[in-house]
Amino acid sequence: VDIAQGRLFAGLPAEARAAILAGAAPRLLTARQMLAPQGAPATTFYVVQVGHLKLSQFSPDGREIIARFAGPGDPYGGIVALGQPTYPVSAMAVEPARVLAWPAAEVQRLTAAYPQWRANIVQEIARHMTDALDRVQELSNERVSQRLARTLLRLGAHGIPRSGSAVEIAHPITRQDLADLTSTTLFTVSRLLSRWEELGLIASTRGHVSILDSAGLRQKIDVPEDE
Amino acid sequence: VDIAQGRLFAGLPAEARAAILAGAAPRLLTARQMLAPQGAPATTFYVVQVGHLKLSQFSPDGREIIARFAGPGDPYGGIVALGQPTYPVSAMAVEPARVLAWPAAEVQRLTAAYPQWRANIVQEIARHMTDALDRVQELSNERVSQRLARTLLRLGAHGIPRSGSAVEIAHPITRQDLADLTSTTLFTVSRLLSRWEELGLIASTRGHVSILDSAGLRQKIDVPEDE
DNA sequence: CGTCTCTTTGAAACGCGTCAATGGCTGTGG
DNA sequence: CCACAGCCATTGACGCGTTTCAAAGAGACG
Repeated sequence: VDIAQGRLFAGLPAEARAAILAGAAPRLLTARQMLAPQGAPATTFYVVQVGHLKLSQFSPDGREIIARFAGPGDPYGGIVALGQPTYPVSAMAVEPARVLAWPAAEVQRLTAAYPQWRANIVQEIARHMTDALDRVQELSNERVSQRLARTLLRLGAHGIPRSGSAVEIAHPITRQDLADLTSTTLFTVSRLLSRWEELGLIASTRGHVSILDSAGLRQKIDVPEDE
Repeated sequence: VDIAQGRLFAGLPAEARAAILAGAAPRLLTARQMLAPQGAPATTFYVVQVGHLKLSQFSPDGREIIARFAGPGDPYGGIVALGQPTYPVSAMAVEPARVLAWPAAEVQRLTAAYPQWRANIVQEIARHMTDALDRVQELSNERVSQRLARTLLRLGAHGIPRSGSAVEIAHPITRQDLADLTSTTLFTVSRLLSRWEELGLIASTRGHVSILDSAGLRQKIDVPEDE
């Protein structure tokens, strides 16, 4: 669980990594604990050490949109480095987790002292921006089955290898979560997963999903759903 | 047409503005001319002086998604200040236009010399990121009529005042453009605009739209479409 | 003045959301 | 340790908003 190896610390000498880590305080989270709500003043920059966070937005009528999941090495609240006043998304632990926390003032000091660290954080934010644009594309042009297949493969890319070529998604995830990730309903997700399970593409238990045939899933992106 | 008054130059002393402007070269565009295609190496930072650019993405199958329109004072290609390698969206002039162009090296030099300028550019980019997230929300939760009303009001906010309380959208815009902005088809847009024109909410001629009753349009956001 | 682009309107099909009802798994408290 | 209460998942039927396809009209440009 060595955060200092992650892409946020790429290109930094060991002494810089040590100095930056020295500015952080660890914080423990229980499952379903809220780390920071969307719209709250952005006072702290976080990096996940253990466990997973769910980063999501809530619409006025209570519907949830999951932006992404953050696992070990992933940052949350990078916008404090850009001087944004509030968090654009909420962060909640989906399982017991441990995060490192840097106060905004500390981030100011450290980014000034280590420009490469600032560049890495900004880089990460830029990636999330292009991700958001890509998502608008997908929402506009693709069917639910295509988006769901894409989402599963994306989650599987950071998953845990199982027997054979199977990969299990690294954190607990419900049908509702998958629906909130792909902008659909849990019913449609359930129907698709049932069908794909019959085809041997995936396997699932309550709160967990494994990908058995990633090549077959990839086809579902190109060829919507015919049968 | 004084760019130096825009929000990109907020908080900068006059001499800094002059120094920054001195680093730019003007460039003229004809209607429908492509300034930079999505995916091309990000070598230049632009600010619109006259006219309007259409910033859009194209999906593999040729469908277009318009991210936004950029008018006088609006930047394009701010990601060069973040060190991103390529443009995430294409920029094309929708009418004859004039832009200022800074080469990447010049941007490096000027942002180092004037940190406030860098902060303004980053600020702008952060806004576009939250915009993209908001758009995902809208695409997921709202009907076409709501999104279209929202889009028209957004465009009208930068429009040209006409007789009475009418506001004309500042640049040429087709039904297809509105469809690409709201992620729908030109047919659905045409139907909605026809109905709203009967209700006296808008007026339109080929390639142009005016908002006559912005309060009435705003209602269409909250109350989808009943009649 | 012809051609091309933009627009309108209708009719039909379809994907997916909504609603309803049921069943299974999990963790907690008696 | 068992049982109950919640949460999560499944499946079917139905309806509705939009897309799709087709065909024709109208304005703009060279």
